[in-house]
Amino acid sequence: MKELELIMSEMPKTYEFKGTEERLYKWWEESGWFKPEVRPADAKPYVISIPPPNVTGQLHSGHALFATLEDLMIRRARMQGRAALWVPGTDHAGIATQLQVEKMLRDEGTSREEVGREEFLRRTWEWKEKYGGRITTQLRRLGASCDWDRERFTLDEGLSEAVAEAFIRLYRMGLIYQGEYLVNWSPGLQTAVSDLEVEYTPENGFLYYFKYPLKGGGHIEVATTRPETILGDTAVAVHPDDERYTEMIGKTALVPMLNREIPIIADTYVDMSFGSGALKITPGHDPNDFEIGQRHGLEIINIMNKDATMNAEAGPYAGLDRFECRKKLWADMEEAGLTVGKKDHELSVPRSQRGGEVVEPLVSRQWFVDAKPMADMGLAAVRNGRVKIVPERFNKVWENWLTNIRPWCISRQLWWGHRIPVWYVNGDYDQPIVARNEADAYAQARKLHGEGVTLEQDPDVLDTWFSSGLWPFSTLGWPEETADLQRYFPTDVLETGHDILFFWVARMVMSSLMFTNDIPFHTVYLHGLVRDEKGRKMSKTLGNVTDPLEVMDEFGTDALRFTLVTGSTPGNDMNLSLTKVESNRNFANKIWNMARFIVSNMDKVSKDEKPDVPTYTAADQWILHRLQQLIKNADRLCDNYLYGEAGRQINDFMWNDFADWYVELAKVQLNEGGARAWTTMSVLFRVLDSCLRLLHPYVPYVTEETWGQVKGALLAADLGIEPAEGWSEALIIADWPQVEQSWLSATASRAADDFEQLREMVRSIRAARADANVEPGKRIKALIAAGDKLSFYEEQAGILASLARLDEAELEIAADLEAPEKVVTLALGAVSCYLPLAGMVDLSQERARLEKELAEIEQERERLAKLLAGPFAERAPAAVVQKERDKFANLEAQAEQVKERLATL
RNA sequence: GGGCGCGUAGCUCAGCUGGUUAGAGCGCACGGUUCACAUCCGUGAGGUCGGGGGUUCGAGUCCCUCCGCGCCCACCA
Repeated sequence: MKELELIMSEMPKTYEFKGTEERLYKWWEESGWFKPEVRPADAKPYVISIPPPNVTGQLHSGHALFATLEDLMIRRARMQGRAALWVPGTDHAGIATQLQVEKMLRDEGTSREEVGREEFLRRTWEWKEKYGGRITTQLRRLGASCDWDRERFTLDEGLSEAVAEAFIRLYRMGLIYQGEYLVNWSPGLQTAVSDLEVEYTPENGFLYYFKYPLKGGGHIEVATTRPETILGDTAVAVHPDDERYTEMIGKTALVPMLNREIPIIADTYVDMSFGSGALKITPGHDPNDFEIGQRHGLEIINIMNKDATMNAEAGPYAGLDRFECRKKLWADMEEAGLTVGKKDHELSVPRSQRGGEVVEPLVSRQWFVDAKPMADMGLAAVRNGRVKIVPERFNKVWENWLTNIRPWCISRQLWWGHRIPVWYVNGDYDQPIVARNEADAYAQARKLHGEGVTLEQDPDVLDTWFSSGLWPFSTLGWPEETADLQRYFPTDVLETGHDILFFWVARMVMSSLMFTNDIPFHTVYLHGLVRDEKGRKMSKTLGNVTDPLEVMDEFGTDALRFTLVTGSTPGNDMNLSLTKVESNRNFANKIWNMARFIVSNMDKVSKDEKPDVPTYTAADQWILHRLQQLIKNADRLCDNYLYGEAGRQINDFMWNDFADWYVELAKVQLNEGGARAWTTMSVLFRVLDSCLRLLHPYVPYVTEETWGQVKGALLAADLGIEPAEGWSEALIIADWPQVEQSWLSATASRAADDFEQLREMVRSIRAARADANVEPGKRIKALIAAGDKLSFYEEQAGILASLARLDEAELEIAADLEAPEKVVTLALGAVSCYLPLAGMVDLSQERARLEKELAEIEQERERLAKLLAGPFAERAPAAVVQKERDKFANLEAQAEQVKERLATL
């Protein structure tokens, strides 16, 4: 018993998350509980691949959300006995990382170009070693139970091999090709970017109207939003049906200021009603014009350098920046009398998702993936249900994107990334050698060209998403047939933000089907964006960014986690509010204090009093009944990925049923001593134990800590009480609670219903007391006409007295009894409670109150009478009808009570 | 142009397969320190679930339509 006291004395009044979190995480990790091997070799695996955060990243609320949700899934699966494996890792994030290192070099007064590629890569690796661990450390703080021994990085040797393998396979299948096409060019970053990396923003600009002089006199009016591209025009197009221009077709126009001759052509693409109805064609700088150019065999003129300054093709404008050129050219044309005017026009400006600079469509030699065949496989996988998307509505988005998939530009003119596994022999760029490595490339080259060849590797690297697309299987060892790959692939759930459905999810599904001939995961769970409490996007400029690290410092990890999960529904954005985090911090403390209560009462119980067959009070049955309902519901909700709702229900049960009611009446039952106390303690423990298990995936720290304390105390007290599932070393590896059907039986349900009525009575008495301004501490007299519930109320007298502050000595309970005149009457179904609030009951007031109550009851009674007399009774399911009938009967009885009482007044 | 989401109490949001008296947290009002917790307890006020129509015995929940807000995709020179 000394030991028990010690445990209690070591439990502070408020839950202290500070040292606890770190201590528990360390314990879990060192004990190997994050590893799937903690379960037997024949356990069914449950696998999640982490969406790899950027190595350079700092934890933000988006990470916090995904980490919480995935950890929740993993922890629950682990408790359900699955071999749970959460594969962690980071992404090299080509552009983002390169930019960071470039900035560092700039600060040192040098640059990428100056130090050279080799040195630059060395510096970047150095940077990665230094900061790469930051994000994973931060994930640990969130409680993420990843198997860190299996951590991967997209530029790891193994993953790089996977990338080369994937490239080679696609190349051999003819799905990867190189070509000169119009791509989105980022002049600042000096690289191509994919369509997905371009964002269009509406901006104010102008529509410039000008004259295209014709050879031999006259002109045709044309409109453009980007005058500088005039210099690259290779045609003017009109609609073939446009009568205004019929005669012009076939004539020759002269490019303003350059006087280059270009044809006037006809193409149905032209919208007759827009602008002047004539369209200038710049195949080198506009995607639509590029296509029109292809159709008509037009020349492609590139007028820009890679840094978006004008090149020699721009004649006198060479060397100017694109925007300066726009101004200068227009001014010159004005002077030459070639302009008509400009109108305000809203533009849709393509900007780089990274730097925000204006992206320029530019023709360049790039590598592409023809994604069509893979896209078809991806479409089929979702259509036939092999891959399920939660929420389902994203199927439509999936369908739409994959059916309209376009070639994916995978080459990037960066240095940080997977170098394209292609070599050129003796400077011949038209016959690339595709190989796993340089040695291989040499061997191939020698075979083809004999000795003495010089090789040059393609300078480009691959789009970051090319390697992330292989993530679920490359992290498990693919292309090697490793044991991990065999056991843990395909994975189970892929949880991520809906904003990277195309970038990442679609590409994983496509490459997995292509390379492993299997789906990468059976379920895609998409969460929304985390916004600020007013629903605005978090941004540094707005200054409304909530730093999860600070939140954890102030309120604890559990509070943040619970807020994120209970505040979100699949696919929808969520607003993160600190007041919620605060109230969830309070919840953690509440849990802690339930445990303190239980531990501090253990000395009232003795093992010797343990009954052979415990008898349960109505309250015991009520709470156990409710607990089973909770477990059942929570399970169903979690199985359907409705974690938020499940969490809210557990919270609600623990606070409003267990703490506010059962714990209160357990105080009475414990004081009765003997077997009653023992049974009560066992129920208290049982409910808490189950709740902690249910809650552990949500709030792992406070539940583990609490569970450990209670376990220690219970073992020290030696009461012969233990969990139905037995003790385990830690909650993290304990069993998920099972529903005990016996508590859902008809008998148990009836007992629970009786108790619900008692609860109602307590509430009514409290309200009546407040109404009459009775001193809070004052014990008052009460009379109860219990009818056929007599024995139940007699049994509950102590509890009733305690909860409603009644004077137990003066509590009169009978089947039927004469009410004194001056009382407040409370009708609860067929049961009445009379409160003789001495000197406080005004008869006329009481009459008025009762009349009002009767009116309300009658109104409801009539509503139900009507309902039950109508078609409802025949058409609605029997159970639903019965429920209403019971309600009606109850109201009838209640009305009777009130009427009777009114009659005597 | 196509697609999607949201609109529920003063604020921020739940409401799962339609079940008949719509919930929570915060805020507000009133009242409470005896030994789990003031990061607490009790009582209470507050909503015609954006408007209209429909399906149904029954609609916050399903369908149509309109209004307002937001997002995604896509060719607007």
